[in-house]
Amino acid sequence: MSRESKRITIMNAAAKVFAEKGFQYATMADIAAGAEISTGLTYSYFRNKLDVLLSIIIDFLQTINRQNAGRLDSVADPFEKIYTVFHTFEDLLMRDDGNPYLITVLNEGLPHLVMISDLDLQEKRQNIIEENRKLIQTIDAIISEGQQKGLFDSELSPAVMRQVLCGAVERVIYGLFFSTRSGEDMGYKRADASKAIERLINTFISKPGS
Amino acid sequence: MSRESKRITIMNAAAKVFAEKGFQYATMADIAAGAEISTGLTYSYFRNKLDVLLSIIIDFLQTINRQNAGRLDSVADPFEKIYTVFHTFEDLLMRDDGNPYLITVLNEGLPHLVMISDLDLQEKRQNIIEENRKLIQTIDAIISEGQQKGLFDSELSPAVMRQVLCGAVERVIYGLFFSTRSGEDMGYKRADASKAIERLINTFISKPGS
Amino acid sequence: MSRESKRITIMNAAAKVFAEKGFQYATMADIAAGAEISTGLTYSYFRNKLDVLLSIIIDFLQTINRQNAGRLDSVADPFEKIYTVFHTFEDLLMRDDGNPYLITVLNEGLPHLVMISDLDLQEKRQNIIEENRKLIQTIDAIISEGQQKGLFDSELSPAVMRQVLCGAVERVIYGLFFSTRSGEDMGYKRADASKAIERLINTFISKPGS
Amino acid sequence: MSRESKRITIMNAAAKVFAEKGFQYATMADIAAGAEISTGLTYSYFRNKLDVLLSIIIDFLQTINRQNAGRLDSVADPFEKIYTVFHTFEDLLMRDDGNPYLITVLNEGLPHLVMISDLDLQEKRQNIIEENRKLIQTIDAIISEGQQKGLFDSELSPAVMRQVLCGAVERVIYGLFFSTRSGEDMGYKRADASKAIERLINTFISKPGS
DNA sequence: CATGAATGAGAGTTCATTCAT
DNA sequence: AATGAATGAACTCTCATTCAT
Repeated sequence: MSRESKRITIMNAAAKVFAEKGFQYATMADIAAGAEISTGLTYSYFRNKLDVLLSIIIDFLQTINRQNAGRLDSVADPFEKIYTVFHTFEDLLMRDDGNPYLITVLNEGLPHLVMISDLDLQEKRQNIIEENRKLIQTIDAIISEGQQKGLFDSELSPAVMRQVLCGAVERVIYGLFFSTRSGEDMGYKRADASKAIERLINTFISKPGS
Repeated sequence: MSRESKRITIMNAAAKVFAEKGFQYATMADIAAGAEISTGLTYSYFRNKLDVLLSIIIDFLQTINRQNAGRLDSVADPFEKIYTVFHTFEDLLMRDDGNPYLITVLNEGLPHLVMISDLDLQEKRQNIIEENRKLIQTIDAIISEGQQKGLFDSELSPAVMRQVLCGAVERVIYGLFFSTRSGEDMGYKRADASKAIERLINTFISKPGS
Repeated sequence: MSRESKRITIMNAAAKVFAEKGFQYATMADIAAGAEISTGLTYSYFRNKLDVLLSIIIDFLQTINRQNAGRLDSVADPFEKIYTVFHTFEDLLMRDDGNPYLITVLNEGLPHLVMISDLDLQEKRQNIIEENRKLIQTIDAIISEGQQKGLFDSELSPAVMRQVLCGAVERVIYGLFFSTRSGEDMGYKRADASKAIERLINTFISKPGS
Repeated sequence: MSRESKRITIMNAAAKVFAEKGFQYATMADIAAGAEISTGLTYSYFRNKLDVLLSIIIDFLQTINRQNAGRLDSVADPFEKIYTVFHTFEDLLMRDDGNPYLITVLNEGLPHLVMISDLDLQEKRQNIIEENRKLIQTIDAIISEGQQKGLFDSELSPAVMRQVLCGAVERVIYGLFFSTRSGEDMGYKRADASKAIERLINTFISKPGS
């Protein structure tokens, strides 16, 4: 197994543990056990526990930005674009080959950014902020374009529309993940989730009459 | 200062510390210092750190449910009702006399519910789940009623609509809180947040043409 | 209730708590609750927790020495004397109006003497050592006298004979106490205990043929 | 040093600390320092302080039962048997290569059995009770056999005779240990202790005339 | 590269003791 | 005299992190 693929193995194991126990209660021993390596070896791949978390987040954001870049290139219509972004999200988090734990990790992990005092991780922190900004800008740019083309509602700023969109998407996906995990019925299924997001775009984002 | 008001003082101090440092990094000493009491005394009000967190959440959910119950009684129109619920939320989290830290605490705290092994806190956990269910049912009932009256869209289940609504509201409010804290510009202000939520209700929830 | 009788109430409550939980696990709050007073008030009667323990022990030793002194005065025969000492023991620990917890407290408490660093308790410590010495000397003197009169075995020193006697008595009584507490059958009853001690005196202490 | 031998090193260090300071006042730091390891490592060998205590006791009881089993096999005479049991005791506690602290630890430790609330230690507690029962049964069986063969006194039950014997032996040995530690003269030496126990067996246990 | 024994800093927690009321 | 809220020292215990092998 190559060094890089083992690194990914560890991150996947960690994502699972973080999702199941929470970052705080996840121990390096848990992560190592999940990745079937020794505790010590984990430290040759990551500086410390926070580094593992940050790396997972960076990885996710980079993937999402990379995929967005690739997919959006060939799309012109703002509606299509916004759908594309949402589908990228969906693919990474809800597909069978995606990593469903990521939604939890992201949710819990982002606030940890504030607590980074370790100098060696400052760079990683900046990296995340940068990738996050890029993602935000991608979405905001699409909304802005839609507004300019008269397709999207223009009364609200792209920023607040993006917050509504992202908050809704995240919560809906999180609910699906949670119901899978806990076995509790959430009252909606995956198809309903997709329909809801579509409707959100078609009503909330879209300009009336467009 | 009465015992109950000191209890609240501690919870407020804790909410602030939790919001600023994160639950994990918040120490009982921090909380005690924030409440200007000794570490030990905190333990005469709360069993442990998790108990403080759970108590804050219970308190919030109970308040929100109590206020909803009181306010919804005199309202008949489903639109008015959904606005009322949202305003309750807004009042508790965004008003000057509200507790802005709660949004963060809730966000971080709810996943901790899974980790409660302490038998003495199981009851509190059940309590939270119960209050949470009550809040959910309140919202779902309003949506359901709106659908039956032909005012709200009926293609989506109340459950998924509620997730969209709550996710959006939470994210929008969180953004406001974060920008206040960090000084970063979020690209929207409080008034924009309210307008966005209103629009969400009027477009996403509302039946077209109603 | 006079100050002295309240002091005794506290000591009795403490003896019970010490016997049930062990000195270490007994809290001042337990003791106060048992005596139906506040924690703080306990400190106007005793300097600290160790003081309570020492006071119980002193009290017991003084009582036993006082009773021995009174009873032994009118007895001449060494056999009678040794029986008398044993009966004093029996009366204080096994009688219904005695304090059965004392046997446990004594057993656990005496080793604590070594750990007394508190200067204010040094005097009390000396007091206990003194009273203990007095009790030992009483017993040793009786054995010595019995040996000189040719009634008791002379091959062993009074010291070692006293250890055998005291160890046996204590263990036999402790077994009775324990079976009462735990409900487990010890395989012997109170009458058997008395018979055993009598036999011990008549065989182990007594000179063969006397 | 193997894991098992380090475990024993810790138990020996702990026995010494427990004997010197008392279980209550002994800290894990003390024990670790005595074993020349870090505090944390102690926890990889034992669950907690109580576990250390229980492990020492189990170890002692198992050793004594094992040795008894081995030695008693080749002995037929009840008198010889009872001597054998006593010598096993003597060997483990008084010999130079034995552990003199054990007598104190046992004395203080057994009452702690009552206080075990930790679920993980319940098994260990049962273990001790079981080994203790085995030891008691060994002694009681010998006494019973001696009675049936008409060698031992039959008026007393084996149970109460065993209590007398064990109480006496323990106290006599404890006195020796204490005088060694404190430097105080107990009034008897090791040889006297052995003679006393022998006499106890020959007079108290033995049937008159046998 | 890989291990996991070992470290030790630091958090949670308890409770003896004090003291304002 | 009596209370019990309040303190804070001290201890247990965990676990991220290191390092000898």
